[in-house]
Amino acid sequence: MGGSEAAPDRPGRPLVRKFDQRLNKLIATIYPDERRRPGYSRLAKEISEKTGGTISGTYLWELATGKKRNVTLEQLDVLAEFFGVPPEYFLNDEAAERIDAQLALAVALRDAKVRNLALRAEGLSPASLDALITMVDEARKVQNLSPIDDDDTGTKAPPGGR
Amino acid sequence: MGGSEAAPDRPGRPLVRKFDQRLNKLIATIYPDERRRPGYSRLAKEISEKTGGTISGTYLWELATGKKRNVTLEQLDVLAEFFGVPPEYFLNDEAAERIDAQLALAVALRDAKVRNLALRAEGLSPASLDALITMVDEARKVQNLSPIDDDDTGTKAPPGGR
DNA sequence: CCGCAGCATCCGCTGAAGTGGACAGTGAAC
DNA sequence: GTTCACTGTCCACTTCAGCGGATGCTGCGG
Repeated sequence: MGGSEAAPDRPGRPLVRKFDQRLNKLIATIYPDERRRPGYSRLAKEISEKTGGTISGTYLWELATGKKRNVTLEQLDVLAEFFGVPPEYFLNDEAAERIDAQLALAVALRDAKVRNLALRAEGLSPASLDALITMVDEARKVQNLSPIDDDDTGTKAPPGGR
Repeated sequence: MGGSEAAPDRPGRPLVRKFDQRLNKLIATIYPDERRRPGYSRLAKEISEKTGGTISGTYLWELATGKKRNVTLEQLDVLAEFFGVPPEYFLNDEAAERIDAQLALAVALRDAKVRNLALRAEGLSPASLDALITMVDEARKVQNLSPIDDDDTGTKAPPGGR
């Protein structure tokens, strides 16, 4: 694979220049596990279901790969709402970095709480654990996370702080 | 003729809802004198010349009157650059209010004599400044200028303002 | 082995973003 | 009065944001 990407011609205003990077970063932040990351079509469907707006898998791909960049405000709003960031994330560099930090922190906190939850769950009766598992699954649905099939394979989340 | 069009037609995402108001406010801020304000065509030409981007007078009118609202990022950038505001101005309410205050000050300071006055006023005692403010208000009355409600920085401006 | 399911990628189309030019109205200079 | 420069408003047109659907590929269960 001759890795050298063709010099990406980056015409247009500076605002639009980094759109693909931002979008990919958001996707990677929400789905840290690359194997379980849904494809663009599925992702588009989840976005539509959660936000009530419409977006197509094809268009998501075009945005993520940089083939299209000049989004309209309506789509920007849909994307921002789904990923849980203010729309300025896509516009301003400083805002993007700051929000990135918040996102990373939120993910880290989530992990810590998950560990905490696991510690506290130890010793509960199987019936109680089953009830909790059901509740967690419902919560995952609400937060548009991929459902966990059976038992966790033990793949730990990479602590690589990036 | 009797058809009173109050323009209650406001569909779409919340992001896009107030675009016309924001744009009109910006124009009114940059050109405070209504009589000397250039038309949309001329304004469009100035925008194109200053920012290097392209925008048409017709489109400006459509945006200002609310006939079109779903702008693309490229146009958003052009408008923001011309009016001297960050693009978030069109997206976020708080940012808009905050920037409005700065903008009014900047426009006031565009007048060299006003700037001079402000420089000289620095360091005066609050009592002296109050006296000067009263005098300026009286002068405004004499010259039939719209009165300034109150000038406090930091707190948000009263909503529903026009 | 074969289907099936999901993936990235592309192609062609619809509709809306965005433009150019025409029209009528207004106030100032003549 | 007429003319001019300018305006707001509209409409026909071009361009591209955005979408549906077809393609070939890979992995998985039968």
